[in-house]
Amino acid sequence: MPQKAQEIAEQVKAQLGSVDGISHIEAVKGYLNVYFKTSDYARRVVDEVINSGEDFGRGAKKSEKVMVEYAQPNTHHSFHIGHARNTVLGESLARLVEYAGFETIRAAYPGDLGLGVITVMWIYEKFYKGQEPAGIHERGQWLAKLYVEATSLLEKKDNETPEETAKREGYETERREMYRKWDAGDDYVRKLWHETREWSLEELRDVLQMLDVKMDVWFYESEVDEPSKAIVDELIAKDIATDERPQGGAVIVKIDEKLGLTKEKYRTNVILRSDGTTLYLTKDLALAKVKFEQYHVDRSIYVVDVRQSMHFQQAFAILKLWGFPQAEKCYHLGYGFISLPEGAMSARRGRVVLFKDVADEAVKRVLSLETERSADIPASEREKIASQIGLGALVYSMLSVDNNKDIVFDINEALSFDGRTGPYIQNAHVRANSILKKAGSQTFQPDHLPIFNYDLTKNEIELIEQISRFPQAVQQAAEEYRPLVMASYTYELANTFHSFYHAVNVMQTEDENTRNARLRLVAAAKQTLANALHLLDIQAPDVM
RNA sequence: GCCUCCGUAGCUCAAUGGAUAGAGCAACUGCCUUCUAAGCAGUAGGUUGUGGGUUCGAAACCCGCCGGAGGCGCCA
Repeated sequence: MPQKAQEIAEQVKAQLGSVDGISHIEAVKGYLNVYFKTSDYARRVVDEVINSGEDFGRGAKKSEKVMVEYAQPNTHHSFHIGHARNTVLGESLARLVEYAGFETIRAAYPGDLGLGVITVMWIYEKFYKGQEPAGIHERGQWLAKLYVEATSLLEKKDNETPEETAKREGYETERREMYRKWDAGDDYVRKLWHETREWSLEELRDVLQMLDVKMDVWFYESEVDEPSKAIVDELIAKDIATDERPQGGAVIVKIDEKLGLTKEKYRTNVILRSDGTTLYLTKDLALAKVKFEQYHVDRSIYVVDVRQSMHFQQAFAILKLWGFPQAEKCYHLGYGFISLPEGAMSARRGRVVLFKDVADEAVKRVLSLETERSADIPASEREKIASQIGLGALVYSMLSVDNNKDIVFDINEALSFDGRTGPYIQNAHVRANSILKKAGSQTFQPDHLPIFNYDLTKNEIELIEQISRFPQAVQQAAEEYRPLVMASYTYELANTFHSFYHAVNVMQTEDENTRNARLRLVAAAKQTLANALHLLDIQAPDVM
């Protein structure tokens, strides 16, 4: 029998009576509001933060092992802003699940084979061998330029003269021949491949370092290519895959039929081309097997563009048919793609915004702001802080939008330093630090801790409440695989701190106990901000 | 044709069945000899695309419609 929420709340209130540590209880609009005694509550929260330090909010160890796969750019291209969204999302998620208590493995999976790779190798070998620039990023970006040029040379054009057509077709033949040699393991082509691939990987490693990402495992598409062929045979033997090669077809999996579904859902997909070569899906199946059997992964998370959601649904369904119970805990964290105001990015046409260019611009903008606002920061530290702030702005702009949302990249928005941004949060951390710095290094003996027995202001109570919510924000973000939850929480915390900062002047507080209690609160806020920023892959500078 | 996601303030976005739907940007009003104003306090801005349904209670769940994006056996 339905009952009005308000009536229930009133009944519960009446039954509770008075409880130790609770000041009073209200039943309002169907809610039961329980008010803690501020002095007890404040002490509990602040003590816990300060005693736990960097571990405040860390969840209890969980038995499952999680692997997060992200950073899967193709080699022989350059790292663009879309890859940055992927990497930042993946890293933040990895930090969150790890902090929530899961043993966590970070995995990169660069695409180092395929026609795009061969195309770059072809033009390099034909026209540019030995002309590569020396700098890591210059060289990586140069490969991307070669790709654009090669694509243009190989593309059929309107109004071609017969000579042009013959030339283009000649190029195409050379490219195919190179692909064939690569596939056959030709020494020269393989050496060329290794050398050029390494240039891309060097650039990738440098970008990951800039983003403070430390991968545990590096998978390469080329390494699962061969093993995945054996998997095709296994799936045929288990009657999961259907071999249509005798009829001149491919090897396919009729997923719906095998699952006994009558309605079309996963459809049918090819796992081996009729010419015997593997596909994206084939390799992902092989890689999943490695993850489950060699790395003992219980939960496998794939941070990949949302356009591949069908691919992953199919892959997970096949893994289930194959008999892997972990298939139930495979999760595709899809994210919307980043486009430009003038349209989609295209590596083919060279219409991309490179991550490095944006990062450089970010540093430049912060540096010019610093000379105007923070003249006291020594020149030697400025560059480092500028990079922390600039990247903080960029990273936060990517994490503060839900992952299923597409983003039209606007550099002025991404590098904004005002309002709901990374620097706003970092600034709260800096302000907390400057109060503590001014107070000097004060430590309190456990039996002489300041006590919160004065009338706390509204701002102090709100700050304490916000700090106390951090551990559950960690758990929620990790359970839902959503860094956005942490991004939102962290902004709220910074916002609460900024308000407190203005309303309460800590160092001018006359009463010594009250001032010391407030200093402890500031220290707790600083710690919580630092912990939260870390989970967002954003640095927490002490000055800015 | 089928599937997935989306539609919330002028713009960009939050809010996963609970209180008066919140932020930022843009606009407007105040606040720097103070722990750095990358900030704070405030004003204004909403029939949550639309029509039904479920519920004590719906932006959220269900059904229809309108509009947008993406995907659907030998690309990745």
